[in-house]
Amino acid sequence: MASVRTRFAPSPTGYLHVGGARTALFNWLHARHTGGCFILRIEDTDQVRSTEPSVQAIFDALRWLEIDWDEGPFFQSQRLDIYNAHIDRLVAEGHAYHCTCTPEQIEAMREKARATGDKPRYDGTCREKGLSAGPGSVVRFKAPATGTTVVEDVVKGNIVFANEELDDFVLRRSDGMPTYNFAAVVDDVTMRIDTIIRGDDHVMNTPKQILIYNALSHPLPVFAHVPMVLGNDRTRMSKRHGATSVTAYRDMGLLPDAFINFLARMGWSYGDQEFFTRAELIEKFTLDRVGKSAGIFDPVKLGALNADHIKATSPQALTRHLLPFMQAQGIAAQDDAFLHGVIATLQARSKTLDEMARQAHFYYAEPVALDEAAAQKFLTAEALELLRALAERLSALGSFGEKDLEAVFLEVMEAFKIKLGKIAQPLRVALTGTTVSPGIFEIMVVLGKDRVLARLERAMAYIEKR
RNA sequence: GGUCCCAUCGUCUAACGGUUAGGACACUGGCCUCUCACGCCAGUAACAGGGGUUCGAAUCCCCUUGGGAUCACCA
Repeated sequence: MASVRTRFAPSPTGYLHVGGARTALFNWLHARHTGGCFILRIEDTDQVRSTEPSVQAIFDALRWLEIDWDEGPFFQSQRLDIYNAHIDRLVAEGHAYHCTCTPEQIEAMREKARATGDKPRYDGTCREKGLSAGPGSVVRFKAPATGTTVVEDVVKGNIVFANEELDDFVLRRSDGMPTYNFAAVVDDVTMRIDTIIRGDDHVMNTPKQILIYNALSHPLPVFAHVPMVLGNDRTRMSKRHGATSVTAYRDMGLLPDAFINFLARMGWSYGDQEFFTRAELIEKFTLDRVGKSAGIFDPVKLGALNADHIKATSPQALTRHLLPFMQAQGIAAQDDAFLHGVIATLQARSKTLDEMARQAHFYYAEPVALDEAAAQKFLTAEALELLRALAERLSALGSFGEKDLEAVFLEVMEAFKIKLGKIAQPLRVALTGTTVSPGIFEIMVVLGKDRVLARLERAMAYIEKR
């Protein structure tokens, strides 16, 4: 059996949205899982709405998601000869015909039908006229008036449509461009696509497409219509549901692996498992585990999953994703041991990369900005002698590991008969400027002896001055 | 309105005729503790309704209700 060939075929009429990303992901996962081929095709036959920036936005989003394609990108606008050749063939074989009815006439037909309670549909005026191509004419498909067309869908099961529901739909517009249903089928046929995975808002198109496959005497592909992604009000996601653009999630500080994990788990499941690495997704994804009901996009769960991925990713691997956020914070961080240390202390406390960069601020701030209230409360005369005792012993230290530090703290705690908390908070304020931070020992190790001592000195000077 | 699809905790979902209906997010307690997190433990919470089929139904069938999608010379 030939290997699987899937495709993602977005129309470039805006940024890549969440639903589109999931469609792309499922196609990609299925191809990767089966060792098949994933093809990218840009459906830009709508000359009015398609834009070049949209094309770039789609590439940009796919690149971020690390969804790569094996063939393409193909542009429908560059394949007109292919569509026209198929049009000629269908007309020659009697499956399609030229039609000179004007949009006004069509509208009149619809009005009339609506008035009498019939379906608004093309009445077949030109169907048997044997017209040839002329200015302003379109090509229509000669649809069967009776019988049924059944869609055998791997996720939905069989769906039966009565052919009388269909009319002689347009295959080629008067401007010479093919319509979606026609171009999609011709492309899928010529690109040898054998598995079509797409949103279930396409099921109503499928019988028309099947009819075209039949007219072309081409075997049908496997259809898999995956359920929709809805907003929190259960309607199709749109801007009023918050961010719908994939890159908006990148800009919020999501990890691409967390995002695809989340997307995959909406509509697809693998027992009780929630967390998947990219490799696991590829290994475990199969179409038969795709569910049939629509799901609501839950940004809170996405955030939780992102936190899990941040925790599970090595500081080294996190770095390239984090750097842009550090830059945005005005932090000139390098991909080095210091940064990796910083990241390690922040992983358990960051839900997004943006948060992480903000929390990393104090490590790089020289001098560190003291929070007014925190300094008021903890950098007191009482704390001064503790900090001084600590500084003295710290400066005498040869190695600056957590064990060495703990020993010093125990000494000080013993000498002053105090608990760790008594010294930790003033020290925390001295080192970070605030009362909230990673563990005090972790911070010190990452900062290193010199920075720690310098910050202690500055805090002590601050106390003496107040 | 026509056509089509869908229906388990608030949300994402598991269950493939027999379970105290499981997990995750969120929420609420508690533990851990140098702050904040993390982690751990515990708890609240669902089979839309009604008929069948069956010894037995969340699972199969029908109806109702609810939700969604789609009805172009857009894709």
